Amino acid sequence: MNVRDAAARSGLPPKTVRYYDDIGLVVPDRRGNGYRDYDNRAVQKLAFLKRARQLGFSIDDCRQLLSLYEDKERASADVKALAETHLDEIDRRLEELQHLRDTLKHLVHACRGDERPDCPILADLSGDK
Amino acid sequence: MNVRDAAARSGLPPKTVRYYDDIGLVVPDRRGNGYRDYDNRAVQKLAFLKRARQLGFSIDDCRQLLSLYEDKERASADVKALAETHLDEIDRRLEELQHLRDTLKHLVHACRGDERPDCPILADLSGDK
DNA sequence: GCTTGAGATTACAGTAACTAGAACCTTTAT
DNA sequence: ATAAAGGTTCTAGTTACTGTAATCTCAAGC
Repeated sequence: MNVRDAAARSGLPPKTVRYYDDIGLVVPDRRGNGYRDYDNRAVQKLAFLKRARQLGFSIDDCRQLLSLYEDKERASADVKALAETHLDEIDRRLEELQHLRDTLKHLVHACRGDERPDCPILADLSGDK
Repeated sequence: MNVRDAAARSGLPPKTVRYYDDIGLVVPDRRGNGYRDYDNRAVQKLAFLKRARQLGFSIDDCRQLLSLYEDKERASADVKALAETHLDEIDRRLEELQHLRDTLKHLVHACRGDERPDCPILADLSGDK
């Protein structure tokens, strides 16, 4: 099937599907006219990638996951290790983001937001203690 | 003062300070030999940028904040609006990230992680319901 | 006065993961 | 026959820097 259909079925934009071909993630067959030709297996892989990317795995992670996915002999321990590393990373980002939000929320609440130029947000940003 | 000192005092890497000059965020004077020459005002602005970037404001946001910061007549309402928009954005990202973490955590727990190839993480990623 | 090393300059390339656009080719429908 | 739709490749743009290289300037030691 053509790239547009493969894209539609996998839920990815066609541009992205071509990109995944370019970087060697999912390389389809080519027809006589040079058109990409995706089979169901390839579409499955694309859908797999979509889910993995949504879960925040990097393209490099995806490359590993994909080879584990393809490898019938893979140990689930390998996959679990990859996911756990990723989970730690997410927890770290989550904490940072929460801290950031608290700080900003505090500042927004402290700011009157009227016409006068006095503004605790700018005061804080300027390093004023 | 030279770029290295300005960088040290603002807490930014010298590369970043030069970059902020390139994109016109903080443009220092130049000496006869072409060296950048930062005064205290410029260092203040750099420190301001460091804080704002840490709080997750984009460079474009920073450009606005900087002009509000410079503008003695600015209304604190403008700043507050910018910060509030940003806060909403952070809340959105926070929710996404939490959802993502829950999903992944669930998967990691469901995965035995032994030598057998059965792996719920891959099963989930493949769209298997 | 000369050399050496530190620190300054610029410009180019690379990062992550695409997205947009242009120029051109193939297929399908009228 | 032709026009629209959809395919191809290539280049450049995005964000916010970072790394590297070639070159230049400055201060210190011999």
